[in-house]
Amino acid sequence: MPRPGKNSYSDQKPPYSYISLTAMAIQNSSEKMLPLSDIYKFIMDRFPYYRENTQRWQNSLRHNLSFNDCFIKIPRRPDQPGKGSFWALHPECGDMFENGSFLRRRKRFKVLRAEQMACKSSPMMHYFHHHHHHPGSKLGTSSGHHEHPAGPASTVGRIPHFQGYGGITCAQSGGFKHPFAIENIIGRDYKGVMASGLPLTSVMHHLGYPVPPQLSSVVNSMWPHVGMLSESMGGVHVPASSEYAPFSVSAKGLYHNANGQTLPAVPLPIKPTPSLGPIPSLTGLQSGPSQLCSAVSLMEKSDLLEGKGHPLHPALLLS
DNA sequence: CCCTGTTTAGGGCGGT
DNA sequence: ACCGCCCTAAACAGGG
Repeated sequence: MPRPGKNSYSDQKPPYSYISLTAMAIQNSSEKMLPLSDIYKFIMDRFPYYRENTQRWQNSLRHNLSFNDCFIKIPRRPDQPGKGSFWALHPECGDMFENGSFLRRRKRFKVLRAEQMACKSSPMMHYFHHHHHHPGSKLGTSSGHHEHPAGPASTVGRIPHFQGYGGITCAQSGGFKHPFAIENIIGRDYKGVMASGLPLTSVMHHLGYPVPPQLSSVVNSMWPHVGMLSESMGGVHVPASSEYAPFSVSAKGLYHNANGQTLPAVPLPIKPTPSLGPIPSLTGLQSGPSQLCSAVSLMEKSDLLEGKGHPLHPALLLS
């Protein structure tokens, strides 16, 4: 409980996890992607709590960016000076917070190096795949990487390399909704809003493609602290110390642009997508239907690598 | 050197 | 109790 006299809520730890905060920042940006420093800035601007102990929370935040598959790294274009890459939300990281809690997700978003799937039919796909080419072979051989804690062996599973950025399965399976998609925000009512109810809308939305402003307003009502513009956009900004008081805001500023002018950086996400070693029960199914792919994508590399959980838990198979 | 990223490790906590 | 998610610490590599 905040002490009456002093900085009541302002200095309190916001009820959001780093994943939420980061997603908020990204979601709020015009391009739907931000360099690390801007993510920091966004958070510090709006949550006084995070103006302290920066070393600590920023380390945690970076950890989250790397560790969670729901965040993807997008390299800068040569003509875009600056350090580091841009961070964006994975198009398919659906319902992370469908339980309404932004402190704890119901389930993690996991990407498996399944990438292929004939899903490239989606217009969105070439945002990610320049040359979708990927030999159907995929992980067949997989780069070893057993989960044996064999000391130095850790280098085995390396495989940086992009090209693959595994995991973008198409949304056609029908179930996907990204964390801050209107579907998740307005709950069941979204069906009435989404004409076709297709997830593509969400994808476009967070990739910065033009999206009906109404949708944006929903986002705003959901994230009162977010304010309408990130500082990087140089817009009016919400009083940094805004408590958790909701405020109305026209969604106008959010997606105002997105057309030609400022192209997103090279559409070439590069999540190393670990060659999740040979997942025995899985390898045989590789060529399976996208649904399987989708389901599988729910696994998180950490879980797999650490041997937590079961790759093919029944619950994951039914889409 | 500092910033950015990746990775490992361990503790806390809530849900089942 | 166990599992899954979150937080923090810390080592370390690479780049500007």
